[in-house]
Amino acid sequence: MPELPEVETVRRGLFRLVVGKQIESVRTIDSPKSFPNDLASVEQFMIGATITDVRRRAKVLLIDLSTEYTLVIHLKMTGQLVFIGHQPKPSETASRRASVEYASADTRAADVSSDVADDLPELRFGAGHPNDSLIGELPDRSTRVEITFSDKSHLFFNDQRKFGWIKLFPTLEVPNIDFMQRVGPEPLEDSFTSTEFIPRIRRRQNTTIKAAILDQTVLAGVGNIYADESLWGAKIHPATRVRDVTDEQLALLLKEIKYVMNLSIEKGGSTDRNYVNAEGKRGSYIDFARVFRQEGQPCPRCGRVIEKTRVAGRGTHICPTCQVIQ
DNA sequence: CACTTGACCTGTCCGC
DNA sequence: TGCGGACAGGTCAAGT
Repeated sequence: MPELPEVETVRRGLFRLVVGKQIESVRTIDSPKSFPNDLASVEQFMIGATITDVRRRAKVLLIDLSTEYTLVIHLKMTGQLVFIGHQPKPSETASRRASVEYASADTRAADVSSDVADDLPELRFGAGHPNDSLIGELPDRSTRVEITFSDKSHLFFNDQRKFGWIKLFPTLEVPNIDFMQRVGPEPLEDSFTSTEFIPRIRRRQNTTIKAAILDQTVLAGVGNIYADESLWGAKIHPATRVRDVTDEQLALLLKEIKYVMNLSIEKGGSTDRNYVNAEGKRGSYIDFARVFRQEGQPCPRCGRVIEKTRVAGRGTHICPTCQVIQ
């Protein structure tokens, strides 16, 4: 679900909200897959620890603790991190429902960047959870982990499909994790240019260009949304074989990947449904999507109706006029 | 090695 | 209204 822009948006929000907080307790529910560490190490290295940093690599979140341990978190398809802050009015403690401001991916960037957001005592952060638009108390049936801080605020890890996970590693070992070893460069780094991108993607000459940019070992962070969006931007049909794509097209494709991801971060990522937070703000990257989930709508460039098909085993959106297989 | 497909899960939506 | 099947933004482990 969450791709790089969504994870980055969550990172920014969490950084602002949880750095400096001290962990008081950790509760796991249905944990074998969602949080496979044994309870003893969790107790030893989490309880009493203070959060020192929130980082991101590819689609993985890294929450550093003062114990020199790090929570490594992959949200996969339906994972969600929800922060519920301390209720400032002691009288309203009957229900958390009443104390929560809901900020979806639609509005998160605005919340992070606006001065108003600093005045909000509570925020909910998540990404892509199908229940984003449902107001409910937490924990709910998708909650896998609940972290309670010493100020009684909470961080919930919800994950409907249980694909996501949290794992606790010594901070120094994080770079040695298999995923970290294999994952490709960060596409938004200024230093990542077509000089590096082109040879990396050409390792996958025989597959489709969409499969190639979804390959996390080629470059980090592209998922189905931004694959379709960037390919449309570069006027490349997703099913085109890499060998049939010119270097000029690849250079343009990288430019489009950077563009759509930066735009999405600016918009606070995407969610799969409309959502309005407590301030009535909305507007997400999905509102700016040119092809993703736009089947039946006119192509913003040429007016031809956008079609949905299947490439690399994934739902794929194209403009049949702008994007032709080479 | 490169590439494709199915599996992991739960929930929702769509057609009958 | 119920039921079966397809599908969902990600990655792995298998298979060819």
